[in-house]
Amino acid sequence: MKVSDSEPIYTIGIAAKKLGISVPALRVYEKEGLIVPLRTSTNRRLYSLNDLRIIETIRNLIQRDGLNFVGLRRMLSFLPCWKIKRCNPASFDKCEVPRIADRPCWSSGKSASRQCEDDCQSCPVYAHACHVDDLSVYDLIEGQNFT
DNA sequence: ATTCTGACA
DNA sequence: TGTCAGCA
Repeated sequence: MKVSDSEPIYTIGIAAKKLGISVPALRVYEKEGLIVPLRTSTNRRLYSLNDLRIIETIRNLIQRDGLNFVGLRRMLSFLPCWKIKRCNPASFDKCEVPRIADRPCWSSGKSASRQCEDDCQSCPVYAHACHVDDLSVYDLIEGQNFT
């Protein structure tokens, strides 16, 4: 993934236009904890190309597959963060996030005992959110498998 | 002109 | 989801 993909450059108006989605809808997706666009110093939202991909995936899951927000949060919480972030087995055993999460880490606040980057935009787990509807995300990382 | 939050048909 | 108010 290129650095520019996570570069926050689109205002909510531009993002809505490019996606063919209403501005209010984009705000709802955020309030429901599905996306985390960057905020400027004046509290304006800025979306990256990757944010747009995630939103497109979310829209498909809602309109095509009929999922609701609860189902989407659950699905997003299933992203294999321990694989994406290459967590060592020891820390993974002690980490409770992957087992009890009912919402993606980027909407769980910073309370969870876990090393996080400064912002979710630069987080590799968030970057993979656009692939939640692609089962290959679950076994492509370093040949590790669930067995 | 554009976006923000909160409230509501 | 959409829209309107009152701001920044």
